Amino acid sequence: MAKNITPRATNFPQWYQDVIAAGELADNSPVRGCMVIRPNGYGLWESMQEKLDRMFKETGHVNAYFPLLIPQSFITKEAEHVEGFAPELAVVTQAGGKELEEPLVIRPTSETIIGHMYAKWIQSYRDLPVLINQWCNVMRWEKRTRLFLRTSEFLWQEGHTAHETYEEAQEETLKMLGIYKEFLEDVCAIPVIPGAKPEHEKFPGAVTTYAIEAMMQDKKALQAATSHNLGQKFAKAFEIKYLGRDNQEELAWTTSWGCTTRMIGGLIMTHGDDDGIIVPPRLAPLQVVVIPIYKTEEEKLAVLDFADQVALRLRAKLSNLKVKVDYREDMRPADKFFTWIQRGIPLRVEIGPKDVQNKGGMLVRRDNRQKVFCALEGIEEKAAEILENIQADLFKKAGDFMRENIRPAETYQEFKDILAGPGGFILAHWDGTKQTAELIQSETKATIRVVPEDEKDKPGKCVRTGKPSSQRVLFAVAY
RNA sequence: CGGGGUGUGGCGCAGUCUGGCUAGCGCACCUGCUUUGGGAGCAGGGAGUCGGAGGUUCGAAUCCUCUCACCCCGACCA
Repeated sequence: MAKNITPRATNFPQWYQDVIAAGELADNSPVRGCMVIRPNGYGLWESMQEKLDRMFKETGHVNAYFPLLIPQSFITKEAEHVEGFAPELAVVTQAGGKELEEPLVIRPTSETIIGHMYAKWIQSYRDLPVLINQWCNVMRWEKRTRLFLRTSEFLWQEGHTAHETYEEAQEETLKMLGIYKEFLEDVCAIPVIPGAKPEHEKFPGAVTTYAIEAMMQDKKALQAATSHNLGQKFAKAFEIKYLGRDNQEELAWTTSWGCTTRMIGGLIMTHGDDDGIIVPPRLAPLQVVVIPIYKTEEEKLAVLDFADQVALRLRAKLSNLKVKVDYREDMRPADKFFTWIQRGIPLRVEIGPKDVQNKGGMLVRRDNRQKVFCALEGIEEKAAEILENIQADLFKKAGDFMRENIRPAETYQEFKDILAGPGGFILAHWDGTKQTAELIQSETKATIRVVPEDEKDKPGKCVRTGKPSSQRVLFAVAY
């Protein structure tokens, strides 16, 4: 057992922090609420970026960059937007030793400045759609922060698109939600539930907000990504107008969508075990680590030579960077095992004198510790197969866990019993009012996460008020 | 912002109530030897002025005042 990680059952939040420290994923910075993302953590982010970026580009999006600082007046142009973000803005009031004429806001998100630029760039329906994404940092001065899950500054991508019609914008909004779902499930092996957010949980300035929700091992919900149909609200505020096919001036329809470094927190809390993080193979920057084991100088020569042969084969199959041989001489094998375990590397190959003799290596899975001996010949195929199995098993395990912990509640007593007992997600009817949602939240801490697509047209009676309800919604205690 | 808590080598803590001698302990770190297939052992060594400022006192980690920071629980949020 890990000696530097509190078991999940003992204290889940402490476990989470310990896993981050043990895996050297991130550290607190001297600046309140900000984190330093260490190479092991940043590697995960780079990998997420790489996969997502590809998916964005394959769907026609391009990258650009907009500035960090936004004129304060921009934020105030859209009424809901300013109301939503004002409390958490960091503002620059001085620069170059002088008080600024107009304070500059450090972007909490970039709808406003991008809207401003789009207004300039878009003149005609021929300029549409505009499909731009940017990878950047944003700042929201949160009261309470937790590494990866909620930090004052975080990294993310924000896509901003402008379209000719509502339908196109809506299609884009749902397409991107689908891409997030695909990414989370296929790459991160994190099962998610997509759906629309209720009115009162929308992004400030959105017509409709969609999100995907994941279940952590403590059965709390984590919003993993969001996609907003902004209607014409920002177009109106920033005068993004175009001359239509009918020679009439019209407002564009815009969307925005984003996901953040929070996903790393989700990854930890979905797959991690008491020994630390487990990185799904498709996401892992490093998939296989080869550990040579020897005592004598003679053994060392033979073992290292053989380990290199193994690595050569693995690299040919998995690519150079996905395989590492741990040559360090000042560390004993057991110590190496643990450090790689705590970094969540999916597969370990142990090469000792016995293995050299038997012309093979011992493959050890990170997720379930299964060990299997494999001959040098074909070891790369076997490794690739195991990696895919790990990927599938992680997803299945997380999916089973989530499904087992989604329960319907007909009565409020049932609702409360579930939260007090097993916990998890609850499907229940809701009368659609903010008042009722807030009542339920204050009484149980549970919030409406999303309205799942296949639950939105199910009439019934509100679990709290008994009033008519047109939909079942997903409730959970959330991060 | 409300409630609670904590600040002592890199990390975790003891010492504070009841002021006193060179401020201890575990882990980590460095050196050497032995070890090496699931977190090693022995020996030696380096490193702190006790969050900060002020005060009381012959004498302060310890008492008093102010202040800062961090953590946990709420409210706010990706």
